[in-house]
Amino acid sequence: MSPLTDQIRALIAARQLAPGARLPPERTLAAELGVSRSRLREAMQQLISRGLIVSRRGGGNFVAPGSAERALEQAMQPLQPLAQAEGGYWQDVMEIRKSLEADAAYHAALRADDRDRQHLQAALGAVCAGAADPETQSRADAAFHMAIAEASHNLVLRQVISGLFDLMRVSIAESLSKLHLLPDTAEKLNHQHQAIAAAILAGRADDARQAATDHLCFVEDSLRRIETETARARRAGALRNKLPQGELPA
Amino acid sequence: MSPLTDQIRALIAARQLAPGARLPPERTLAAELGVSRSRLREAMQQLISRGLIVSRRGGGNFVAPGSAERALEQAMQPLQPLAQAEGGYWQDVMEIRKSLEADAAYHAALRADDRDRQHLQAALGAVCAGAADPETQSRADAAFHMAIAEASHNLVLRQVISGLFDLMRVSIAESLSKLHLLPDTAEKLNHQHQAIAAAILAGRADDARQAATDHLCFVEDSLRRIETETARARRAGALRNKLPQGELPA
DNA sequence: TCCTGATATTGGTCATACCAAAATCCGAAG
DNA sequence: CTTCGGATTTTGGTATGACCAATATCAGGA
Repeated sequence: MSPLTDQIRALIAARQLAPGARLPPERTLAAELGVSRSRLREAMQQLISRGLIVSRRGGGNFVAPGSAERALEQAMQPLQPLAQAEGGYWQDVMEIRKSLEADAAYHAALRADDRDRQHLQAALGAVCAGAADPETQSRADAAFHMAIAEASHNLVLRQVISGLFDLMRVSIAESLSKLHLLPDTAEKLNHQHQAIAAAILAGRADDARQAATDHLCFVEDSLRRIETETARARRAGALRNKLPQGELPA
Repeated sequence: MSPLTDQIRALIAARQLAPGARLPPERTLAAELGVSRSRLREAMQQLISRGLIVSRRGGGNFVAPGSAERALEQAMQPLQPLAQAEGGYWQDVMEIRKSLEADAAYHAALRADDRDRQHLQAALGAVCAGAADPETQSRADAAFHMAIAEASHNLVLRQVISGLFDLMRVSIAESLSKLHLLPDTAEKLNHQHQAIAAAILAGRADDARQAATDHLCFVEDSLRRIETETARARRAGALRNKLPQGELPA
């Protein structure tokens, strides 16, 4: 985030401030950290907007409830490799995809014309072929889901789903490669993709919706499992190394 | 996030500032928004920490390239031309709203905190009070549905629904006024709104989803009925008038 | 003991000033 | 005319001090 926010979180961790605990007044805290209140507040606003701290006008600033472990972990691990976890967006996105793509599959089954079916089958072939390159594979995956969105013949739906994929394009390849580390995942994914396509091509709308829902729930669940695992791994090897901060120039 | 950050993002959207574009100096921007630079900066820091804006000391503040919300906003952009398109497109939007808002209601029931509940109740009061002015009423209606989206605590969901409302804001007032021509519609709508709010406030997630679905199906059905009627009327009375589109400045 | 009102504390906002990095401008050298 | 280099202006980063409003705290009275 910023050096100051890390300092604040480190201070929270050092003093063992539990969720709900009140932290020093801004004026005091600013003096303690040797900065002006304005600067302190700019950092504080970031923490507030991230939900790590809640603020009550006239009352004080408090450690947000349920953010104990995060605050501690992150304070002990100043270098956060959660570039993709930035704000935990992917969970939000998956939640929406479950609804929208289920809808898209449903309507696609009802409205797909010959051209749509052709595209869908081509996309299915590509995604099931399986590419060694995660980047290529993720493209194929996106193309498959977009083919369904197209076939739904709902322009707004198509645009929104396209936007969501755009939103995730950075993390999809990475997630997908991680996903394939789990046993049998590739086969399961292929099977699910085929089930969705089959239902759509056969015009079985309800089956299509169900298949899409199952697929996305599986992906979401797998991703969640992976995240907790990597988090655990990070915790285990935490005090291993103290590598310098990476810088990204323009 | 915060009202100011939304204002800033609205300004970015209004001026069509592309990623990489430079936005006004802080002093100017602060004056434009009628706030002090300190406050402006506190909001700006939030946007910066979220990766929406990058700042170069001495250089200026810039819209971040390929930022998350940018992608969504851009995705909504191509739809603008459809806003004026003769019919058909609103059905696409309603189809999506049925899914997304049902989801939003469901998650809102599970995740709403006290502040969310307070907002929701206020919005419910406003929308049920009923305004003579269709414009005001449509605003209240949008605010109610946005309150639910906020309470879902899913940033992406909130952003998408917000985008959909933004997309429809011209036609909503019109549709709503037409809607109220049908008998008992106001009462039915109020009843539905209350049912949704009640389920959310009580934490009954499944009920909330069902209530939201019922509501939107009712609206969609009513609008469809109205359209067929007006279409019939139009066929009868040919090309009578060409009413101009009303636009409101931010 | 419990309420109540005055007082102190604290977050929210504003205005102003100064510094340093970057951008811009402008004149001299080629 | 172009180009280079330094002076000047612009702009983000930080600091200070002040005031307001919501909250918390405490003393005094019923």
